[in-house]
Amino acid sequence: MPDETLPQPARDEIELVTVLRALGDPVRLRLLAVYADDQEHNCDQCDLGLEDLHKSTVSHHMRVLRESGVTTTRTSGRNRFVRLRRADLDARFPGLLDSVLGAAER
Amino acid sequence: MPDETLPQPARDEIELVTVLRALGDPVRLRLLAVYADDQEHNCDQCDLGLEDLHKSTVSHHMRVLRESGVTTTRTSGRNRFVRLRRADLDARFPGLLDSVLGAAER
DNA sequence: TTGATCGTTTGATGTTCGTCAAACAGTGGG
DNA sequence: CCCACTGTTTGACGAACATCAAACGATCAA
Repeated sequence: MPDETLPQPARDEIELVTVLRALGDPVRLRLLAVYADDQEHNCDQCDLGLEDLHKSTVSHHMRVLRESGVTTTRTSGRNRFVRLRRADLDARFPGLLDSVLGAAER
Repeated sequence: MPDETLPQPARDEIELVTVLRALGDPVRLRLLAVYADDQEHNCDQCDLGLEDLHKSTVSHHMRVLRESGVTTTRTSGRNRFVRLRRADLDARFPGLLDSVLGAAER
């Protein structure tokens, strides 16, 4: 079965308000910090440092990030790999991602 | 009666999540664009381009912006003057405000 | 094929949010 | 002193949201 990219907004469809709202949540901001390395990540809570949350809750937050345009998700077998859409975000909202990541690391 | 500054978080108390959540709303983003000139603004909807909203709704949104640390409000007589806390935001989250304002103008 | 694994979806619950309307409060002008 | 003006506060209501639990679906290994 070939890999597949889950539904997500095109670069020009990414909206500032939606992105800001997506990032305006402590859990999703934690996820963003994990994704800051521009590597692919699966959905394992242990890796994500979210062991306190139910897996369906994590799934919900990852969907919000994807549908807002912050991340992209690739399917491979029964795993899903999530990655930051840094190029798209930088093109659409220059400087935004860097400043948020810088502030989130604190 | 002397002028007075309404309650607001100190610079070091401004939280990233709270700011992002405050800006993750279309009305408050419109307000932010108005405040981008670093001038003081009163609460008149006509000036703000928010004639479609009830005045208590506008008051609510301005409170959210103030309590999140995005704006400061000075009382003078029966008027209130709102201004961006640009220096505080730049110090705490370098580049964030500029990138949001740049993206919001579009 | 059977079972384990990874993650999503659905439903339920309580909370937060955005909005309006009406009442309220402080201020300053006649 | 009264009244108009500016803006806030409170209450109500529906929509959206965060969370969990349980059921489901797809995949891979034995």
